[in-house]
Amino acid sequence: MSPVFGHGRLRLYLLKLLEESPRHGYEVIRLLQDRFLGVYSPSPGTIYPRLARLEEEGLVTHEVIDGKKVFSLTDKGRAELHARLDELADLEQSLTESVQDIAREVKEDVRSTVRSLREELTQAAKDVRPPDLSRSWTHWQERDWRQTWARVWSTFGDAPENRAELDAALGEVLADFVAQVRQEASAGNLTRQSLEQCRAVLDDASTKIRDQLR
DNA sequence: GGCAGTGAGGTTCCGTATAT
DNA sequence: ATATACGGAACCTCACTGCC
Repeated sequence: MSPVFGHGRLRLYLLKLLEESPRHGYEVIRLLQDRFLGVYSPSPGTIYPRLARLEEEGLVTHEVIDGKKVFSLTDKGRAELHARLDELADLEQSLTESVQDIAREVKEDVRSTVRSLREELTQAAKDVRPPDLSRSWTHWQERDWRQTWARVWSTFGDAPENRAELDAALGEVLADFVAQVRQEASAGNLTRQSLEQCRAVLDDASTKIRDQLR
């Protein structure tokens, strides 16, 4: 995978983040994770040496607050940032496009998973056995899954800053759901009715995901 | 109350890959 | 050749918990 930041671009972006507000190193890492929806997660070994280098060059300074090194921009740093505003605008533009690409990839990934599972369910429906209610994928499982999805929305769904967590939680729940349906199907436990329940749960989740990623 | 164990937050060091 | 981006391991500090 190619680096997210080009040569010297991370340095410039760090100056920009510190101009917004003084921050400690860990906060900078978290902020970058959030702005890249969790896809770009710089390691401490990337950020701290950069901050130290900026300080050596006199572009930032730090003070220790509650045991943490809180970095802020110096006049020299502010001057450099303002001298490179054009470059910064280009950088922000390309970062915005990167984040949009990431969102598109997530959306396509979800869509493709949902599509393939629906195809499997359709195929399974053709081979479905006569209902055996003692073994089938029952309404209580449908209810459990609806509650699981609802919990994800209520935990992460409404706040844009929670996108990374939402993506991770969605991926996890979707994988679990797919695994269970496949297991039930291979065990021959799916009736026509339970297949319809699976599809209904999946369609509801799919609609909600589309809304969320819009 | 004192101690050890544990986990999270925060930092440093070092090595590798890549761009200039 | 040098500077920079990046990742990972190791370390330190602190708060919390359980046990004696």
